[in-house]
Amino acid sequence: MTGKPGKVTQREIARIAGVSQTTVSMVLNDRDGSNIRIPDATRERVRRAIEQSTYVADPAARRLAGLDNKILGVFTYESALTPESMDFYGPLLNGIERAAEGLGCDLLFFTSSPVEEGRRRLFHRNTRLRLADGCVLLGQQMDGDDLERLVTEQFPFVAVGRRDETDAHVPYVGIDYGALTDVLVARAAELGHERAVYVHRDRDSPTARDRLAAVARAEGGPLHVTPAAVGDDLSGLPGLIAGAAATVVFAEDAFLLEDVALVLGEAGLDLPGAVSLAALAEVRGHRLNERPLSGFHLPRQQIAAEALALLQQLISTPPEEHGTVATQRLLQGEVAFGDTLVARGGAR
Amino acid sequence: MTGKPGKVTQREIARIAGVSQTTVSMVLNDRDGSNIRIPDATRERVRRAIEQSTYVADPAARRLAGLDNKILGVFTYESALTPESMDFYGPLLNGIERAAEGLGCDLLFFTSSPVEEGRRRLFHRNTRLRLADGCVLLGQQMDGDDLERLVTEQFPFVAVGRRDETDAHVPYVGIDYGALTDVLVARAAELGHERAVYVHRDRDSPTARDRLAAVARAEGGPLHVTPAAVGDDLSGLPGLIAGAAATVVFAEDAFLLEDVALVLGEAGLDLPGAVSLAALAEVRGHRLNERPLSGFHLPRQQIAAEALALLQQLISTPPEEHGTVATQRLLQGEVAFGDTLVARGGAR
DNA sequence: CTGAAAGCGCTTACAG
DNA sequence: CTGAAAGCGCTTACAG
Repeated sequence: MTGKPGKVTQREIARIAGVSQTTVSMVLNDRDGSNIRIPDATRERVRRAIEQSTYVADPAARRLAGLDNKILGVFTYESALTPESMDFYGPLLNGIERAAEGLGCDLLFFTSSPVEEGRRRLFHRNTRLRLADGCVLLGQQMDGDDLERLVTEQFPFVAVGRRDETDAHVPYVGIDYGALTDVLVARAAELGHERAVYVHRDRDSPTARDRLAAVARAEGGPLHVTPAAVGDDLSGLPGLIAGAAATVVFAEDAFLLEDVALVLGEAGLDLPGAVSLAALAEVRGHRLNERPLSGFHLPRQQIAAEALALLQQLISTPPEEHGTVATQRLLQGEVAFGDTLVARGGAR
Repeated sequence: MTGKPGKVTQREIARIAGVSQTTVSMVLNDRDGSNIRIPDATRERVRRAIEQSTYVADPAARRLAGLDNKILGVFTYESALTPESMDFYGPLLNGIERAAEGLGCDLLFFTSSPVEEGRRRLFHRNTRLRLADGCVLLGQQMDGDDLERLVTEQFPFVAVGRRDETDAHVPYVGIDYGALTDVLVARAAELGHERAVYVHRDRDSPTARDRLAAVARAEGGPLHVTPAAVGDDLSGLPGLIAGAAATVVFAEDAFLLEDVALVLGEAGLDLPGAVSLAALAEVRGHRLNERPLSGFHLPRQQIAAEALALLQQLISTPPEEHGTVATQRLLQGEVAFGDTLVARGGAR
């Protein structure tokens, strides 16, 4: 088909070096066990033949014969390289690239996966998934069936972001939002606040649940937090906050927090004097009237690196020993105190 | 090695459907020629067996048997996904991703290539290059030997950016810097300028030569341009400009132009009143005292798309007919008039 | 120490 | 219309 005229094979090398093709393979793969012992002379002869040719092993054949390919798959549920998605994917991809370099692996991006309902499908007629030794999955929303199928087929993979939607045991590397939320809540309490509202989108994801759980945990403490699920219309918010006598608003993410600030500002509230604001998510790059938002800083590059490391571990560990490795890892982020969570009644 | 227990093969499907493995392959690949005619009934039976299983063809085996893989390689001479490189690579990668989606191809990034002297090496012991149907090469500086070897081995590839360092016929998609430079020079002449200096790094690349050639062409026209090769120390520049009685400075790229502006500003020159400034390169994202720079806008996304299209064409055209396809393509960029190239003597 | 053989999963002539 | 066979380039038991 492609007609590979310039292609040199092991057989050719074997002919030149005057040995069998098997021996060439042995030399190439440094097979030097107890049964096989290749004298340095032969070894040298083969080496030289290879150097003088343009031989490179055919990765397809290697793979077919059962070896690792040193290829890691990267599957993103949305396009990863658009300017808009760079905000989220950029640091992750950067981390993945670096980690792959370190591991000596190439990266296969499954850009061909057909898009359905705005999401790519992992499994399809012509998926090249199997060409990779394993795969990292990225995306805000993942498909539960995909995850289950990967587990049943025992294909090594790691999800970026906490996943426990499924019964299946999904390996992942995520962020401990619960712990971060606890710290931020405690901080608000320290600053004298007693009542807060947590504005969220009522999404059904593991991290959303983590945040809600942390908010619920606050119940017993000095700061009482009322969760409030909202849609696109935030006009009821000022009333709700007044009703709850809240002096702090937490929002699910920085974008939502910005929308909230807009509405509260229009309602004539002094921000953050009368009402402090904080996001329970990454706030890098977000500001409120020049002030850095209070919220979290997430080690996205590190997550990516950790995910690849875990994937590599899964690949090189025989399935029966998978119990040995910690396949669900939560990384600790950092609280960004910022300038929008201030002391209660603080005019500033 | 990886132990693929969940793996379904054509043989398995054949067993279920009660046909031969050959027939399964035929059905899968829609082989429906003159000699082979598979009745709809059999076809249906096979289809159903496939649907009910989790069968997906093994890409390694397909490839080994000589078929396309629908995998396009992406080789960058530097890391592509770092925050710094995003400026240059971002739009290109975005274009590549979109084009690959359109072509139904996956993308293999050769992140494993060992780095030598700050550049990745394309050919090495374990290159997975051959797994791809073809490859796009990106980077400011490419290795001539790499290019020649790709040509001799008849491996389909396309360079992004003009390449004519080698004797070998290198397929590329680039920008017509010469034409753009001509336009910008003409524009400066229109604005009344008669003498200009072209500040460059004296690099030996095709595009550098294109710009120099265009500058030389200006000789006969109303605007006389003196080329000036510079190193890191630009302190001689004000004197040089005064000596040449120049009222315009062209620079090789926007970064260099910024450095030039700094030096001239410190020398007390009014910019752009006394001296107009323009870059013979992309100026998007660059400003001089709030003013958009004069220079070019390059259709980077389009270049990427065009490069992939060309690559696909090369892959699907038998080598003997390669003469038929235009393998060296220059795209027209756009002159960004900006606000730093102003009328001669213009105070503004 | 080294080679002939089987096999990985697929495709494509080639015979029925 | 359909199957048995060869072959893609490699690796790894298995015999010498």
